[in-house]
Amino acid sequence: MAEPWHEELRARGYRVTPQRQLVLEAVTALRHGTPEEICTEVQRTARGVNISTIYRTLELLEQLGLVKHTHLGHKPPTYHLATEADHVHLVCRGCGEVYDVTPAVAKGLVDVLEQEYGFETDVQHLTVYGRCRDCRTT
Amino acid sequence: MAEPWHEELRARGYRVTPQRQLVLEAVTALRHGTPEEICTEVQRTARGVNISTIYRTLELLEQLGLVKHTHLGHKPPTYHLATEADHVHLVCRGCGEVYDVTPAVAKGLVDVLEQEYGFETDVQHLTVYGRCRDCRTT
DNA sequence: TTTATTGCAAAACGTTTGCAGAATT
DNA sequence: AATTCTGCAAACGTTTTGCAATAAA
Repeated sequence: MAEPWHEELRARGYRVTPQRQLVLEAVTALRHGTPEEICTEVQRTARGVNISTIYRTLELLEQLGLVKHTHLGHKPPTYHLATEADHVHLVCRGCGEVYDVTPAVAKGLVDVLEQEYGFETDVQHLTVYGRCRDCRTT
Repeated sequence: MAEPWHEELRARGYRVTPQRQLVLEAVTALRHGTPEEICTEVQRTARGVNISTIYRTLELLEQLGLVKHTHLGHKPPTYHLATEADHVHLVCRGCGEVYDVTPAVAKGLVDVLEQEYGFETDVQHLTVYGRCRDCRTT
């Protein structure tokens, strides 16, 4: 149980709690979970955990650089592990599925924006809406 | 005052009201306004207009294809005219500025997603986060 | 023992809804 | 006159906050 981020927490004066471990596990398991979904997942193990603890924990974990969030359409923000390989999100309007693809797909875009506008793209936060292969044929 | 969309409205059994005109004007003026901002803008001319009317009107205007909305980061959805040339949004994390650029910048991305994943990109809804030229040098 | 963290309840925020009165047709 | 539209107030779902009790250090 001596996970590396435990020391990280203590070093900064924070404490390691069951709730914090469970939230991190839920984020890992769900891959793209909203706070609500993460709460439900956590409560499968520990019923008493309150939604406000989920919010506070997510904020802390994000601040520590352990998780990140993205905005996928209308829905509440979704959280994922920061240690996951960087990826671009493809959101299908048909089925709502979220696909992770390599940031390499955005190379052309990134280069153009850099050259033409002097704009530095945050590729990790890129979300592309559209229709996936399955939903186009259906 | 015989604007083309007036007939469009009446033809569908809707009515032309001052509120609806004001909302459309506010959307035009603000370029990327949230419902709240649009409400404030409208109220500069007509004080009594209620926020719920703003929401209902935006929904209607969007349904009629006169306006569109996009999700720009944390903030509530922002609305813009549908008749504006299609564009990709660049959102600067530094100053919060929203830039509109030609969809052509996304050609490389669109092609790769099409070929590699069979994914049909909705370019008009593409938002890219990053840092603009000004904020990079500052 | 100290003090960060939690659960709870209440507040805050953006958005939606029901309804009676006002306005457009 | 008929019916859509508006303003108001209340409800809603999500997120934040204050606080006393709990638990990690």
